[in-house]
Amino acid sequence: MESSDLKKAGLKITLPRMKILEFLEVSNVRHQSAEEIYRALLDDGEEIGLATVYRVLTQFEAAGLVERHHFESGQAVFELSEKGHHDHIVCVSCGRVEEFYDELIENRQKEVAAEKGYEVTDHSLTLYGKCPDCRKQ
Amino acid sequence: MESSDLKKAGLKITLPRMKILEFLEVSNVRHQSAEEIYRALLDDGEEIGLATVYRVLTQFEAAGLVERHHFESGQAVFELSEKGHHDHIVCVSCGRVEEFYDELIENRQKEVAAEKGYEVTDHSLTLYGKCPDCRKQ
DNA sequence: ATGATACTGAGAACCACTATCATTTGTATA
DNA sequence: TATACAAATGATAGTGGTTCTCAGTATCAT
Ligand SMILES: [Zn+2]
Ligand SMILES: [Zn+2]
Ligand SMILES: [Zn+2]
Ligand SMILES: [Zn+2]
Repeated sequence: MESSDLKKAGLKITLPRMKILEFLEVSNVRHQSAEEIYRALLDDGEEIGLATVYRVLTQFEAAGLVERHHFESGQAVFELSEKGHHDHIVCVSCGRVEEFYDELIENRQKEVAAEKGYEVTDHSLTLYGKCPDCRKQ
Repeated sequence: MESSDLKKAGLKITLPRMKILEFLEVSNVRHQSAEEIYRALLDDGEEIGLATVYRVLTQFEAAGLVERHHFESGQAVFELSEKGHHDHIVCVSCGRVEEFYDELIENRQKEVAAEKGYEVTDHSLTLYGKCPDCRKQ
């Protein structure tokens, strides 16, 4: 929808890029794989190639428009980075993904790194466990 | 070296398994990929197949002898799990890996998950940044 | 509108890893 | 110690996710 986002990123405004961005904004599922996004667009009747989806997502990532995560599932998942930074809890039995942000953990990470003389540029924290629904069964 | 570890894990004591275990214990590099371990053994004059290295590492992981990590590099790295649980800081420019354990972060993770009704079974936390050496340059 | 340039999509290639299967090895038993 | 049989090995083929290639196409500054 926001072609200005593409312009700002130095990317030409093309149909595939618009469709992918729009899909990510409209979809009610965050954290989708390239393949899932590709299939969804095909199902919507769009003509697009899988290679383009991968390429565009990588460009969006470089431009800070989306984030890529590797929840140990073999394939990467992408989400719009409209929200601020957050970490994830993944249900090991149904795959549900929840997001959280904890100031205390965030700060402590920086401290731990600083103690070792490191300057943190990024981090990835994912908790794995059983979601409330799956625990009942 | 410790063939009893293999017995305990219900694994036959074979040459490849002994060699891999011994190498992991003797090597001064923790966090190595299957390929690296394979090459190192070949260089040591051992006769071993890459498939066996992968297979054995997976078995060792199941037996709790080694741990597998995915630092965004495409390939998994393995380390002996002699030490207790810990997380990692990875230098984004030279690849150096350092380990840390922080009680506060560990506890807070459980709390955060509990607040959302999740029961944490596992987690992965990796900090990325520049190590002291790389910061100087 | 035109041309320079960037982008696309189909398919091949790539890379880490796993499956297959004929051969070899470890070990329990005689 | 010899035998026997299941388990393990290693060469190789296969898999799945992702990236590369390249000829054709679309975008945009002029
Ligand atoms: Zn669940
Ligand atoms: Zn998220
Ligand atoms: Zn470094
Ligand atoms: Zn470690």
